[in-house]
Amino acid sequence: MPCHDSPDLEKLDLITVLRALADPVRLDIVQRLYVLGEANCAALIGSRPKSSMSHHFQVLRESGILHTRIEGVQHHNSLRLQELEIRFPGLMDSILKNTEAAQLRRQTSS
Amino acid sequence: MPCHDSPDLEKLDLITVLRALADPVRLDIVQRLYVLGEANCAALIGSRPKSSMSHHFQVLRESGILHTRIEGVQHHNSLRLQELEIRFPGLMDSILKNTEAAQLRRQTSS
DNA sequence: TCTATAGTTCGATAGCGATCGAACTATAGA
DNA sequence: TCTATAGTTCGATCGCTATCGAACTATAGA
Repeated sequence: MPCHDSPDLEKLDLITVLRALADPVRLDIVQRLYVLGEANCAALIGSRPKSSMSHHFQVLRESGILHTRIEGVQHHNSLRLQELEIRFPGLMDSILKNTEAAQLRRQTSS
Repeated sequence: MPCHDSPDLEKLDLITVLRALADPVRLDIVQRLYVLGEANCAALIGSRPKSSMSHHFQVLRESGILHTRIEGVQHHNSLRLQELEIRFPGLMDSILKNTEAAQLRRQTSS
């Protein structure tokens, strides 16, 4: 059963999580996932090569930020929001709220 | 007037802030500053060379996380908590709470 | 069985950033 | 004016990581 398993809750490390989030591509993935709920890689790839995206998904997965559910050929990714909330209360909230705000700001400005 | 000026509130960038926090040395500095309120560099340098610490303070300063008030020879550093709270509501809270929790965990375990 | 699709793995490259010693700057105090 | 102190700047090194093409794996469907 090839199901990329995410690390346990207690093993999640703040530095690792912050480092995973501190990348524009990954923060974008996280924000889109928040909006979409669940999505396969293809839906999240813009114009970037698959190998790059696969790398970013791996970083997000190993840091514990997202979970990948494999169904046939497709990999369905979703944020581990409930677990992250337990381990790092308020963290994802503050970051997702900000990316929302940033998006709104982008849409309305100029 | 040699007063390292911190960037304006609106200029603070989430990625930049996250990247600044995603380093063990800097996260430690931030956590200590939170406890101490204000401190000069010397008080925050462990056994590391001054030049390394100066680099980390610069990163924290330029990302907008801390402010440096110069008084004679000493540089007094403090977190820009109120401003960060306005710009990224809840972010520092969640991170500082976690580092506190981590500290407690470290102190009480084994 | 053949093909298309979804995603991973591999290997190479390139750039950024952490680290540190050494030289430098600037202020306080003797 | 001389010295000690506090911190910055410079330059080099080194490791990590983002990026990408190419090859690979595995599943679904014809």
